[in-house]
Amino acid sequence: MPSSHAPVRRKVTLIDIAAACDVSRATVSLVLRNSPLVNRHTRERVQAELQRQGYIYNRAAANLRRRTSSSIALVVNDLGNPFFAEFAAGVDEVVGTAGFVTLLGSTGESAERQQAVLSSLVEHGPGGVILSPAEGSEAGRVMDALGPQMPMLMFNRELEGETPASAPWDILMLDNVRGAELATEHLIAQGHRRIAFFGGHTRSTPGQQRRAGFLAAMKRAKLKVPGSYLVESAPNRLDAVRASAALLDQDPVPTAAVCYNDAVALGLMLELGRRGLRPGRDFALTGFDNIDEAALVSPALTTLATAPRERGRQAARLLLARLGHPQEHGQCTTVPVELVIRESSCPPPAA
Amino acid sequence: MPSSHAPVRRKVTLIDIAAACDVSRATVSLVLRNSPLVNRHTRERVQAELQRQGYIYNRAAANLRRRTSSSIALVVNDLGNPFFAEFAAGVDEVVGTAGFVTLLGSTGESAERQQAVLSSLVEHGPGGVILSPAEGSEAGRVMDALGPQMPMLMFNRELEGETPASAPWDILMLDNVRGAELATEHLIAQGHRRIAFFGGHTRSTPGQQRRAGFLAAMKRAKLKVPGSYLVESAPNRLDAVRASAALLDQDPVPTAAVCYNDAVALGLMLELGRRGLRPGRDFALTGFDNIDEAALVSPALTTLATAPRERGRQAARLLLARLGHPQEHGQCTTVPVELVIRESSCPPPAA
DNA sequence: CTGAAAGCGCTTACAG
DNA sequence: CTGAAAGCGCTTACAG
Repeated sequence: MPSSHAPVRRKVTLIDIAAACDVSRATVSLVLRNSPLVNRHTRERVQAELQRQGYIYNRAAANLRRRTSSSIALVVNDLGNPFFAEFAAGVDEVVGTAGFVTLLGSTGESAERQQAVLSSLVEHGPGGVILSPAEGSEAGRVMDALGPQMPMLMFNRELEGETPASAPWDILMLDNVRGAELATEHLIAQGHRRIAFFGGHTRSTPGQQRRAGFLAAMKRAKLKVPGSYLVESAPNRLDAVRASAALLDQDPVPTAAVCYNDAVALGLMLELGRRGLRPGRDFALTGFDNIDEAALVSPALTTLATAPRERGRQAARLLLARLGHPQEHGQCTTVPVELVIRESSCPPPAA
Repeated sequence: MPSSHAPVRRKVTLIDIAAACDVSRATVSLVLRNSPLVNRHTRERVQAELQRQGYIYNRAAANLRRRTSSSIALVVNDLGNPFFAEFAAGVDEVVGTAGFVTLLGSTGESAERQQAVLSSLVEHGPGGVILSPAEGSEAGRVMDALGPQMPMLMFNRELEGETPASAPWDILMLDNVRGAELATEHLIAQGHRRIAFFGGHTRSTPGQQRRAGFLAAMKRAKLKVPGSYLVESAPNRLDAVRASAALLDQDPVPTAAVCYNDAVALGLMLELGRRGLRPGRDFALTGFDNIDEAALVSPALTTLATAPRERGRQAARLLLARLGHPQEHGQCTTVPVELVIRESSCPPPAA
């Protein structure tokens, strides 16, 4: 709903330029878009005047008249999370290069807030929306906020509830299943038998998929996974430290863990250190994301590279490609992730 | 182009609602803004129809007519840098709460790209601009891009060149001088005498200020600082690792370093470890920023808390406060930073 | 309380 | 090549 916003002082418009050059607004408009219809002399006079008066193009007015858009809405959970910050940087890079502007919104991982953010952003007329859904966000509510026509791309997570067949959206997902399989297979190849899956929430899409990949690889290797070897945590370092006890206070204790992500793995490494266990020597672990720190921490962390900035670029490219073709929605892209082997995934102490 | 099977529905406008309710557009417009002029019965009919047809308010059209803006442009160097990502998160939080939307742009620390980004953003009619200037960006060029009327807030760094008296902007700066003084005084109090300043570029505003604070504190304590104790690096961890040699391959080697920021301090810690020196035991150091990692690394890093997310909120509040008062620009806010003492700033080995 | 009309700054057929 | 005119979706005096 409208609210009162800041007044703007009178700006230079086409009318001012047209009057000063003694031509019509139409001619100035054509000059602005470098139309070949305007003769050289007129064009130069107009351009000089545009410069002189400090004319600033009003893209909103042009968009209104042409019924076009020059913005893309980007809604992420939290820019404080480097994964999303990098993703946003990638999106903005491509969006900007394409001559669009990025409308930013963040949800703080709250479906309620996401609803408000989407409702606000859509009023600004974005050409499309890139959404990294908050946990628990439902397809129906998102559609309510954005309307049935809006080109959309979901990143990283699926919406809950039924997908309306009338208006599917594009999806860009990491291959979480395969990634967790790769990490698990690597630890098995190193000789581990008692391997746990540590961290993340079961209810999130990536959490489910990474667990599924882990369990699939374990099953193929005919290795048992006790229920107590599946330990949940919030997907951040602090909560991982807290949750580490549930992982390590077991008998028999696992010799290795596939961690939900790097943040969680780093938290586990901290707790191992506190207990006098050296990660990469007394305990093997892998992460997911390949954040900068993974290469720099000691021991360096074996992890799965997801290249979030490149994913952002890719998301923007996919959405921009859709802008002219609303009927073609529904494409799902799964991006392979790459195992980066470093020191943390050592063989088991006994081996 | 829409296929004949899936005719694209035209967007619902005030006209559609007015026609369906058999009232004028004006009445619908009044309902949208909860004007008390509309009688209850009419209002309810209109609201039901808005809901039924899935009406989406076109804020761009309203802004055009009212000559208002409902967006704020935010231009940062790089969202991949957690400091700026947190700052952006804080800005967006307040901007969104105020009913505005954030237009995002990033410069990659290039004054050229910044110019292009500003020129593009300004065409979308933001009510104001929050700019964390790229290194080397000049006041004149920024004014060229944004025009003389645009409310602006500079964060973290000053523009180069002469500030036009006609259109000053607000400034929000960290108290870098005092911060570096605090860190230096703390190391001196711990007993250090050979203290270096490590990392960052001399040409950046924060770099100059932090060095100045360091030198001032050293001077007050009557401690000498050889030129070789001032070591430059890019403000990131990787380049700090590279530059560490220049710091540590000296005779006499410093016993402590005030580092430009946390990233640089962490890089130095890595290199110390490689050389068999334990930071926080064999060598003391302090950071700047208090990134999450500072508390979690071992030994925990003494640093200066800048609270970038809160700075983002503050920047947004300052700019929003200015929107109605363009004549009052020119305010400069310097934010105190807080020394957080942790294990890394040990006394010197000899002491 | 409600409607008719003008206008925000632009673009785009359409004439000439 | 250039101009007059209509219109994008909204708001806002002004009348009634």
